[in-house]
Amino acid sequence: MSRAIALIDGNSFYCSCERVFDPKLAGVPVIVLSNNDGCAVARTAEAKALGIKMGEPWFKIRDLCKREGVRAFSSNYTLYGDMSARANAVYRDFSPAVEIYSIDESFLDLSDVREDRRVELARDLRATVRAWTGIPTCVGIGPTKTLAKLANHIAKTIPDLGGVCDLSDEDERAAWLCRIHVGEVWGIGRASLAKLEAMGVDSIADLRDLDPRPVRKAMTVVGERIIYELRGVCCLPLELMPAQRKGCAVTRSFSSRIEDRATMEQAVSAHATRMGEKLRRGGLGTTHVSVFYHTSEHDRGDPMRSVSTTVTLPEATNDTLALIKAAREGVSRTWREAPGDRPWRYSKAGVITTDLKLLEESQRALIGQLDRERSAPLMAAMDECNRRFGRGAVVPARAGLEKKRTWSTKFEMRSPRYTTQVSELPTAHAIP
DNA sequence: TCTGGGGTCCTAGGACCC
DNA sequence: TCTGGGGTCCTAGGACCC
Repeated sequence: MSRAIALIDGNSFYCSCERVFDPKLAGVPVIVLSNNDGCAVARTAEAKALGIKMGEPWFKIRDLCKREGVRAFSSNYTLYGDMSARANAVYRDFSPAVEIYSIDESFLDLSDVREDRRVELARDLRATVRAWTGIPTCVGIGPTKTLAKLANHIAKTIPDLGGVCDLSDEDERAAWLCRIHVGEVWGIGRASLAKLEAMGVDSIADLRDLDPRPVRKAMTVVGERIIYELRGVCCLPLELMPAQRKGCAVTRSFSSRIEDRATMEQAVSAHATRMGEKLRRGGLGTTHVSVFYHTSEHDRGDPMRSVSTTVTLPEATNDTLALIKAAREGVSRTWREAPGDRPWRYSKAGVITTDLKLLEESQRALIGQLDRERSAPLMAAMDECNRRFGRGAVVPARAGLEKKRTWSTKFEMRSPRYTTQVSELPTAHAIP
């Protein structure tokens, strides 16, 4: 039996999640905006047809949206994450091996399914996901991940295929590869595309037939792997156990510019608080916290400043109090008053770690040990309060967070968290 | 005159992804 | 007024060691 991998993904996933809970959105152009209502990150077919591009800034398309009746939503990650989990539960009914690749994409191992039964199974899968979660999907099947990705792309672009494309058959596959531009291949970005075009590559078939050695020179082993994957040689195995996370970043643009130190300290403290929650969820700790903040490149004419510093902790920790202390230290180390009469107007700040390790396995410090025995129960109690009463219900006083945060991220058009907050459940009206 | 060689680890930067 | 956030992998080059 030949190896077969399927890639299933949600169509305009965030938009589809919104549609599940609001039937009035069917057939209507819908977009979902990034954090801060910055730019469009998901668009339905109707919205794409209006010319709205991926990543287009909201302020540039707002008028168009109003004119054309486009429904715009702020990101509702709580909702999308929950819908994603539901979809994956369905996938697991159809395949013994599922790799969750992103919030809206999963790879399924279909090697045990007979070749002539795969398309049928994929159709059944789509219908079941649609019925059980409300999410429309597309499925691509191929002998490698790269080819499954490509098949998925074909399934999405050719409506006649009914949402499923199987590239298992070698001749059929070869025909498709001649017809599709190399820029569509998973892993070929702007830089690689320019290099390949310079080598005279146009179609995916051209890339597949290239000598891998010079490609490795130009595009590293990544490019070489893509060639083999296109030939049907598997170089990217299914990752069934999610790898332990290596880094963690909490960064946000402010909804308005920040000019004073106290506010900046609040902002990085809020980010550090969030980082603590993320680390504790994985039982991870860090010994280094990098803090950065900078002005905006869009504020032309304003004085520019960008700083970043790394604060070292005595030993690995995920204690919010310790992380806040480090974050504030990062600001106090780098804060300067502007030399002239124009202050720096900061647009974004963040905290980043890149050295995560399992806290239990991490080495204790000889000097300056943190009090883990006290920290763990305190953090657990805080997390439980915030879980029960909503994020931010309990925060350390040390964060210095004020109720009124003029800089906080904007979510002015967010839908309810229909599936995870009892108070936000959708209402059904029964007609007597 | 002649200035080893090989290994590891870390970091910064590039590229790509969703 | 208004332009997102969070990841991964790879390589080159320096520091350091024996």
